Amino acid sequence: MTERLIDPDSLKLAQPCPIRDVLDRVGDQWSLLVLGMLEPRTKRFNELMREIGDISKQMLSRTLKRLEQDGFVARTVYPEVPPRVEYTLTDLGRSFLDPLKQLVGWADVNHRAIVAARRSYETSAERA
Amino acid sequence: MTERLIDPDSLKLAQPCPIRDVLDRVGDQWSLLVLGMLEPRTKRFNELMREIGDISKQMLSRTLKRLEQDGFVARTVYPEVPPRVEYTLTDLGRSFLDPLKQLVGWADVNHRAIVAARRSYETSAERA
DNA sequence: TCCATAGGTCTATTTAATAGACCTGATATG
DNA sequence: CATATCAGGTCTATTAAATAGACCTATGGA
Repeated sequence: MTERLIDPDSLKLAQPCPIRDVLDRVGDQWSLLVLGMLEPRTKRFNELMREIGDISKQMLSRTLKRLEQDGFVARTVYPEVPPRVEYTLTDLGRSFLDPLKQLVGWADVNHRAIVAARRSYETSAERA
Repeated sequence: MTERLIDPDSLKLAQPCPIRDVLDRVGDQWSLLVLGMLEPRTKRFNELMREIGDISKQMLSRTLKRLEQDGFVARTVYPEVPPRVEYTLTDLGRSFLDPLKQLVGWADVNHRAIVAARRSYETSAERA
């Protein structure tokens, strides 16, 4: 345990790979899903909750906040009671749909192959 | 809390959206990164560890195992001592690189805009 | 009077990720 | 001969994150 003047990790964190930075954000449990949900039109908080079905309030709230921070989504509050809040894709968010669609298209085409691979792995694992 | 014959959630879990199924797998902290690392050539475990730098052994092990299960990656063990294990992209894994590259390209182009959005959000948050 | 509403936040519990010790067994070193 | 080293992991203990669900707000309606 020797002391050192500069911790190498601090450098890494100070200048992270831009691609990792972006992928870490959108590549979480829910972001891609929410962005997909917002494609057809502006939606409200509870509407997203219902459509996704198995996300917790807190996670939806956090996910939307991050997407807003990163400029993917715009949040509009109407000062009514009960409150009304609408979420819309920004131009940046909309431009992201293009690569996202490629990904979804790939997933759609290759899902069967993946399921097959899982089964094959399971059966071949009966070597234990 | 009434009893019911069928839990609706069980149906949801039994027949998940194929796209969510796939995206949940690749859309975790490390999978995309590992797939990217394997693009140029076959690599060994510790080689991946070193290149990624901030992944734990256990997570790399788990990530590789899932990628193998899902058919993205092939694992070859050479029965030597000390052991040698190589990881290679399968055809399926390689085909996934195409949409992944789109995503990486987008991230590369739009990273600046995202960083700018974060800063703008921070300053505008001085309304508290 | 008191309940319902939309969009959250707060807290307690469950789950996942990290760090790091430990294991293997053939070869190299002292 | 005893010991240290190598790669590729697994196991355990600690720390961080996700979930579930109570709670809050202020207004309009029963």
